[in-house]
Amino acid sequence: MATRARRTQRRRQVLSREQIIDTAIELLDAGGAGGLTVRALTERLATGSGAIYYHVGTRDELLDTATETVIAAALATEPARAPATPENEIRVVALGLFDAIAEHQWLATRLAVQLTRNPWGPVTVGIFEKIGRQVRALGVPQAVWFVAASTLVHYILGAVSQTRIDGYTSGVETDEDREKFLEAASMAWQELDPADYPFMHAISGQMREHDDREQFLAGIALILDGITNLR
Amino acid sequence: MATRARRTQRRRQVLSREQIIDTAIELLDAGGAGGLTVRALTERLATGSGAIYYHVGTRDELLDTATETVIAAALATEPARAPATPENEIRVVALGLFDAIAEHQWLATRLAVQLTRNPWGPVTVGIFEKIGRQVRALGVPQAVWFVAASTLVHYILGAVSQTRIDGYTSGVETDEDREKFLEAASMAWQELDPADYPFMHAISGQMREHDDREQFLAGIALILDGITNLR
DNA sequence: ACCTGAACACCGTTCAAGT
DNA sequence: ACCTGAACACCGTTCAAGT
Repeated sequence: MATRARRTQRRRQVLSREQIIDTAIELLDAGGAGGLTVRALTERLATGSGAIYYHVGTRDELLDTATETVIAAALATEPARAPATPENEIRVVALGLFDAIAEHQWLATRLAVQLTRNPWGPVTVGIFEKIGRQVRALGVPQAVWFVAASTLVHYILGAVSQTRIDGYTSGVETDEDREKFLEAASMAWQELDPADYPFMHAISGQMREHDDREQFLAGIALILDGITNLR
Repeated sequence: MATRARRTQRRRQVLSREQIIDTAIELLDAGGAGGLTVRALTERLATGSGAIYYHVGTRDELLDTATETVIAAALATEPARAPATPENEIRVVALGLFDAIAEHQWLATRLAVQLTRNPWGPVTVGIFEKIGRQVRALGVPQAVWFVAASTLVHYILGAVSQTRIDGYTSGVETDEDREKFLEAASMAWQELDPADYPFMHAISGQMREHDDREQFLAGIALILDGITNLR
């Protein structure tokens, strides 16, 4: 029963690393990357700026940590409804990331920043490992594991970074907003000079009736098909 | 011969929009995104900050413009060595972007930022149009043009963003640096607990003998294969 | 060990004023 | 029309000092 205050440790610690990270994510969700300032953090947590640096380091390091936290959570959730084929598992991972970005819009940009700066950091490694295992389960020869996995990962990260929900207003997205956005994009395409942009013009119609999620999965299916052809 | 100073226009204009953009790109190449400050620009151009805003607007807008300029140049160059099959044309576009990022390292991050904020801006449209035409030339049915093109574009942008050359020191990259980097990454993988990261562990060997460019093209080949299977 | 908060250096942007 | 540059508001980070 030595559980009583060991030594005369003053035990004033009232601020935790986790608490700071959670608050940071809240600020990011509410105001994007610009919403996370050291001052906003200290205000919300009723503390001084030094405390932040003591617990989590630089603002940039905090941003890294926040990203890793959210991604790890996204990779950890396992719905496991559909039969557990490798193809389905890959889809689950991909959609998990997709949804994480829909929920935390700042992730799209920050993910890109982070991958550029440190391509083989914990984020990529985590995603790569999850995808890679399923690639192996697909039964393709070991010699092509790397190409197969990296093509999938690159596609997923590329697609997911470019899937924006609502950039500026940084709030909840209504279906109306979304429709207006697609409408506007589709119209912008049609206004392009058909002589200069024949292709864009030709497919502008497919824009209005286009579902991001569905399109995203169609791309994965296409790549999976290419992979199994490697066998 | 009305070429003589028309009217008594004072003609003090000595600073051009183009000049500012070029200098901005120089600063970016030399010091990354952090190297482009309004103050550094005014110093190099021997002018006041107001002049910058007058010609190119906000720092953020200048960054957009610089990106568009570099990307447009990358898409414009046509080597045209190999026979002009659609597959080869797609490879040329992809490698053009790859090389542009190798030359202007800040592009990787900025591209991602820009695509997230405005997914259907001039940059994406330009790339999409170029890729799309070749997809059409591939002879796949119109119904799948969009999936085919967007899968390629997403892969290319994802892969190219994650291909880093040398992030921090922001200088020229020596082969030695590169080898050290790959060596370090490969070793980091092997140090991962094989129980937690069996896949990464299994392919860590392929890392050392891996050529970014080759790998990039292998991914494209894989996707092209998937696309032609749609026929 | 944990935290405070004033101080510092450095940002982007504006705008009255000049030519 | 084109440009100057002081002024402003707002950053991230440090660090001596407190408990």
